Amino acid sequence: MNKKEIQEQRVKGYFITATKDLLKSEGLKSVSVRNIADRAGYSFATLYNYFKDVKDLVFLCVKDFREECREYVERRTMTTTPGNKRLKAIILAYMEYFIQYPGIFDLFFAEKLSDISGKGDTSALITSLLEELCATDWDYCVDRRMLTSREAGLKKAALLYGTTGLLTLYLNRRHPGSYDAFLKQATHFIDSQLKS
Amino acid sequence: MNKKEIQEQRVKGYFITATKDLLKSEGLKSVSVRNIADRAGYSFATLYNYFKDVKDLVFLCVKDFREECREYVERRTMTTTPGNKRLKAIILAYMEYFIQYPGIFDLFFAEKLSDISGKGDTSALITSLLEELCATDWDYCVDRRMLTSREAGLKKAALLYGTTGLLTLYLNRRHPGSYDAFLKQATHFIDSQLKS
DNA sequence: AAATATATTGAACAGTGTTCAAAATATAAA
DNA sequence: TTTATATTTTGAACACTGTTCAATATATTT
Repeated sequence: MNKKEIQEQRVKGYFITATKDLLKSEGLKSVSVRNIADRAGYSFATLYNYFKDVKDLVFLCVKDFREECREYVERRTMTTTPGNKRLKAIILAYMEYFIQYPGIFDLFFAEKLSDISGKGDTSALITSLLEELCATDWDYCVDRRMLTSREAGLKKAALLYGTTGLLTLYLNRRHPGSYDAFLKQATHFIDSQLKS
Repeated sequence: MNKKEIQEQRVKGYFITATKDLLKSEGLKSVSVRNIADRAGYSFATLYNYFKDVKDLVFLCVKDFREECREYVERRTMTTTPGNKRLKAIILAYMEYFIQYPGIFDLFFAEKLSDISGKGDTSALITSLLEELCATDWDYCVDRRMLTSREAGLKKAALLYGTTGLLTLYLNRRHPGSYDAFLKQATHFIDSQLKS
């Protein structure tokens, strides 16, 4: 029973790793049952002994990527001055991560979760990431009376919507037209939202 | 030559109408070459005598939908008081349109344009729509010294990013969880961006 | 070594976009 | 009107997609 479970988790891991690699390198459009199975070293039919769907498998990657993004952002902002300065750094690093892996952005924000069970969980996992990353610094600002709890809530929401929109427009519509222009827009937006 | 062109435009129109109907009723996922051709009353192969791709055909719909959305918003905000009040009404009506036709939002903001020629044109068409709808009222505000040209530019951008993000999160991630909550968030966001 | 249980697999089905040569239709010339 | 030519329409075919299932191969137990 235990031996079996270990082996099962191992094979599952092979498929998950293959999917994650494929998603990072080739993007969501290249994630197909046969491509995943080829990379994992199994037949495409084997996949269905470990996952009920390909969607089921793909959305298992969300948890891993969420953690990876969290670590990516944290490592880059640990030593930054708390408060507004660090909030800005966190949001920029967060966007940087998705710019680096557009396939993960597609998975997180564009791909339809259809009507599969556990959909709510996955959605909440995604939408709560930025909030979680910023939580400490919002509290810091509120504690020092730099803004009220209500103001923090408004800014928090505005920054979530704005960054999602910025990334959507840049990654899917090339707006703005260059990465430099994008970074400029992102900086201006964050600054305008954080100020007073 | 002229007679031929008229007939060609007519058949093209059949395919475009079929695609638009399908997109509005069933959504982008149901837009397939065979579904379109069935609705248009032709074989799927005929489509390729009038359009080089299915993407080519689909993105021809963007122009029509852009105009439809423009009219939808204008008709609902013509009689509103100019300035901040009408800006808010315009942005809300703009979002309302996409809530009504999620397939059109997918087409406008989620679907990849790949590397097809004319992509830049289509992208600009999409990203300039909200700006065009709001132009008169931003000018109104700047003319009356309610805000500087620079401030208007910042708010303009923030509202474009925010509405795109709000729609992405609500339509793809059900965040917030209900339409009422979404409308509340949208209103709060717009108010917070427009105020001085 | 034989019997049983488990894991892996390819064939098959219905769907996708696209190409191409054959068939149907419309136009031109006799 | 009949024949010849040009144009439009079309289904078969190919390569891909996700998914199911019975057959095969492997591992475990007797």
